[in-house]
Amino acid sequence: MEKEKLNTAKTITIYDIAKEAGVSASTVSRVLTGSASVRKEKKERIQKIIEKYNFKPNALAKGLSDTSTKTIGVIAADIRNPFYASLFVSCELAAEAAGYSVVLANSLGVKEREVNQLDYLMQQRVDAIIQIGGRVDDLVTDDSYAEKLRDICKTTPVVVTGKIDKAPVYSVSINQTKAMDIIMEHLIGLGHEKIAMVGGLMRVVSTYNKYNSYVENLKKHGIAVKGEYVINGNYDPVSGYEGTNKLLELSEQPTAIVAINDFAASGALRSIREHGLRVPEDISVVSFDNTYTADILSPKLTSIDYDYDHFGKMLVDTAIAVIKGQKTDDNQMVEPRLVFRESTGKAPD
Amino acid sequence: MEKEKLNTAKTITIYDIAKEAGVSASTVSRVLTGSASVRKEKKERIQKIIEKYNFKPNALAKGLSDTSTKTIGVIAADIRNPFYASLFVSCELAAEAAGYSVVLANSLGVKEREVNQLDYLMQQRVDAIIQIGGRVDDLVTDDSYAEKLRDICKTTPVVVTGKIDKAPVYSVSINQTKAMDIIMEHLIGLGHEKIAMVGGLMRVVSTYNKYNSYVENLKKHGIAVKGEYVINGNYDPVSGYEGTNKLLELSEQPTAIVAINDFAASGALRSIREHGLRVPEDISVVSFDNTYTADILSPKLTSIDYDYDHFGKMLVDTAIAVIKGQKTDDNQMVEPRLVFRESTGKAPD
DNA sequence: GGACTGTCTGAAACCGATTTCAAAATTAAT
DNA sequence: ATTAATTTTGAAATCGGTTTCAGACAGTCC
Repeated sequence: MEKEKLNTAKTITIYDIAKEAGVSASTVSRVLTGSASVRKEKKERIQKIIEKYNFKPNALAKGLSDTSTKTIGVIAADIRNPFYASLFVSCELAAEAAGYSVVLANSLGVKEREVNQLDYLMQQRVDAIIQIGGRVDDLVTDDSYAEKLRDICKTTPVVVTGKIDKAPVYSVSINQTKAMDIIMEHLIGLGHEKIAMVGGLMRVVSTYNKYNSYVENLKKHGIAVKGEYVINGNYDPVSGYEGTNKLLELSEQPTAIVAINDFAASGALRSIREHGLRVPEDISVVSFDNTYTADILSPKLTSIDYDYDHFGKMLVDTAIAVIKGQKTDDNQMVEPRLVFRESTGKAPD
Repeated sequence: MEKEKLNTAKTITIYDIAKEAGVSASTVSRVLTGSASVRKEKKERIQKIIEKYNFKPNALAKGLSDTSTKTIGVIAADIRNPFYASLFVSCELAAEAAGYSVVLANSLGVKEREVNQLDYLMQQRVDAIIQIGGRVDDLVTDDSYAEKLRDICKTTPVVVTGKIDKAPVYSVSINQTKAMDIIMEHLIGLGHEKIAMVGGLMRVVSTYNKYNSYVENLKKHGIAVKGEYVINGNYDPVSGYEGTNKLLELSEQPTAIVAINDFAASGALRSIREHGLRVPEDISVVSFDNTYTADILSPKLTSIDYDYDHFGKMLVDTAIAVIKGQKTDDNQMVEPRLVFRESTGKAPD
């Protein structure tokens, strides 16, 4: 198609509409927002012209005037990770349903970026900020970040997944303890006693909570806690792979592996296969997050799900409630459930 | 942490800074933007105050005044798909490097949403729009969408992946023909002649191009084109699974399967395994996109890669060039390359 | 018909930046 | 010391909406 010169065609404004309709801009604005009544015939005339030009009011001007942008900023650690992507999309849908839109800021796990993204969202005058994952989950939160967050909380509601007590934010967190309880009951119920945990970092709150629950569950069932059964990692496939390699070299191999997420589990699956063992006949694997990765792998993973739609809606509803000044719980919980698939089974004799 | 009432603390403006520094707002603005020189002592005084309050100018006011927001809107079909997510992130990084920021609009493949997202981005006064995937790829593009796009092109540069000739957009497209050439040469070089193609829809331009190249390559090598070796699908794991099931029921099973993307390939892998066959000893599988999925599966997938960083940078550079009124190629190509992994091998005898 | 009430409407101020324009303050030149 | 040339500076206009305020208009009631 031939490309005419990008002609910077004058964008049409509310004043243009007003002039053509023979009314004032105020009246057009009233029709647009429905904030006050306008004589029927005028209203229809104006609407016709709006329609004709497909006029859409400038969001910048509107936001400047309103001091509300009807926009929620979402900071995600890395949108390429399906866990964050799923949660982001359900936030987006929940926000839309409530008449808000959502702007994404990707921190990519870089501390400096995370601070910049906060600045960026504040400059954009978002009405609230939702942070999913990232720095807020870190036990050793950086001070400049916490300080910035504290500042922001003075003017803008902040809702985070996980928990942070260095700034007055609202939180919607996964009940990690319960999630691990469910997994351990599942595995122990299948006869497993040699249970390993692989792929996470203990300085991350969510992982730390899971670890504690892991230990508690073992104790409760009178099973000895073995240090060499817990292997740290970086939440990626390689971590799961290398961690599992180590586990399989132990004189007493575990019969079940709890991976910190589906990515780590994929690595575990690979390691097990390379050792000539079968899942779940020889070793069971279970993980957290139930992203689509769990469904793609062979065998399909048994994994902990959080009902992402509901999770996202809780985050958004909380943000909007605080925006509107309604009373809201400071700390809410998302309840996990187990999706049983092909990767777990009875412990070998 | 105790939650003080969200106190709507007056957000600080350029006027507040000006007053405290004993200068006019104009002067503060000049310091902020560096648009004109300011006496050194004053400048330092002002900077100190800006620093002290960590003042960041209101992006809405700035955009309104400038009529440029230094923002590029990106419409992606579904950010949960790792192909789009990777491309989005590299667009984001390229934009940042050029002093722009990026706002994501997720169409989720819903036609109506796609049109709304265009409106939304225009209301936000983005300086350009990049559309990755989605409606623009569709051969039977909807008219209301094309019309809107044509309208937008009058005022705002639009860059799309794929090609569309119903609106004067710029395009950066993958050389699909070349991509399929590479795959076919790879497979035929390994001795394969019974080659199937699975998982895509022929009304999608990119798939159609691949199909044509598939046929050409077979002909070139004097291999008969068999209709039953091409099975449509919806780009997801289930399509790959069911399509491969059909292929394996044929009296003459293929020895190689070209999946339309890594998702479809994951389904193919599952089907093959369930039929008691091995990859790549009995059947080779190769796919397009080289998302991380390719690296997670066992065996790891041989897949076509596009160098996402470069791809994203081309999209953004093109958008920015058009914004700046520089001359730019209407149609650019991204060259594919094969990443050889574990899922392809010599044809069985 | 006049007073009163309620509904519509436009002018003007405002949101918070940038930029133009002309005046004020410096500096350089003679 | 004057005048000319520069550099700095602030007032005011602008971007495109919303909202307040007060006046215009229409309808109701006596």
